[in-house]
Amino acid sequence: MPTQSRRERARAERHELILRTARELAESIGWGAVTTRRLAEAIDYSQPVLYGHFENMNAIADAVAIQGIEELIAVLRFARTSAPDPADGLHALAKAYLEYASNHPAVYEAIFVRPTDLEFASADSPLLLKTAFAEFQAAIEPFAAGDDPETLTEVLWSALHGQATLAHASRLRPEHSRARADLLVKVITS
Amino acid sequence: MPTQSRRERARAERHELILRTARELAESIGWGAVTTRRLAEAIDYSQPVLYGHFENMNAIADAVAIQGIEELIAVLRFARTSAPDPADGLHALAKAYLEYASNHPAVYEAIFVRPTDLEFASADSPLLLKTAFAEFQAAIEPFAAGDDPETLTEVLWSALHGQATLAHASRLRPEHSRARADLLVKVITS
DNA sequence: TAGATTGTCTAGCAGTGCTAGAATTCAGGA
DNA sequence: TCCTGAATTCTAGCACTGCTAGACAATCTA
Repeated sequence: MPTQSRRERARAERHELILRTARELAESIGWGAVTTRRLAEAIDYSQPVLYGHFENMNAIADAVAIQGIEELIAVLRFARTSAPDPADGLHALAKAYLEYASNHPAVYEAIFVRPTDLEFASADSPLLLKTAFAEFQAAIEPFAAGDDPETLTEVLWSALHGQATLAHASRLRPEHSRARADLLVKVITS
Repeated sequence: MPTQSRRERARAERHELILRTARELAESIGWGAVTTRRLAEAIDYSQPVLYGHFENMNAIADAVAIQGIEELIAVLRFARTSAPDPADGLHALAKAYLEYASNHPAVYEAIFVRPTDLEFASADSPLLLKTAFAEFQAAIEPFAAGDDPETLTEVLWSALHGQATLAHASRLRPEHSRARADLLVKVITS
């Protein structure tokens, strides 16, 4: 049945088109302005088509978030494992995290800021979140000393998340971004 | 002119009623569900009345945010200055901040999370934000050692903000809230 | 080619923020 | 006490939102 598979292929392509377009739109005009009508217009179909692929608008943002967290995990892992020693590894991981958030603010928002119940309800995403968390923990474990590694991981992740979101909201001095990351790593490792 | 002042008094009272009701609604059903119709219904007036007091719905949330940051400043100052020494002061400030965020999540969201341009555009609020920032800086300055105090303040505030928001989004283990605050203060002061 | 299935669109619902203009209330003067 | 003008409040409506039912068109099967 080549027909059936051709159809399925076309359908899968459109699925990706929706996600790619939603992501581009969000990065350029913000999630608040990504409406079903605008998104449908951008992919050159009518709105109901979107609902043939996703349950609702939120599910589209959730799917973008899942793509994003997969990217983020790869970025963190590469940064950490490419470093010559644990201290550099933690440093590289922190910088990579903040850079990803800064370079893909809409995706970061979809993953960690936008209200969504998918992250904990679905079958795949909790595993992804755990994997991302494990990257943080692997990077910081060498510096845990007598402290609970998991708690220290939460402290590190929260601190980076805070820097990412406040910087994006223009509430931190933009030219001191690197200094903040450096200082955070310093106080944690010393 | 007792008539004029009576009118003005009634108007000021309704102004406060709007703010109080918006805050209560937001805390109980979330900002997303605080609509002009619902808010107008709650204060027993029609929607256009709201626009006689505030420019738009966002301005109402902004006004709640300003009330909130004034409260928060008082809370932080009390926590810091009531402590017997700087270390306890920093500890108390951190806990007070996280407690406020946890006890008034909608107000905290209005201040630090909701998209708003008021915080930096208006005449009053930047001063309030600076005052709040000064509280953090006063608490952490004794521990700055050779580091830039302002950068360290940003690191501290970001770390607490991250813990507050991720905890509210149920992304951190709720029973370890205190341990995270303790550990953060520990790594910063040691 | 006829019929069934699949895919897509048009048109519409209830909700949103916000506003113009009608209706009402009220204060002050004759 | 009644009238007039001003201040206040409401009704009704706009353009937008997410989402969907049902009509229509294209495609595959027999």
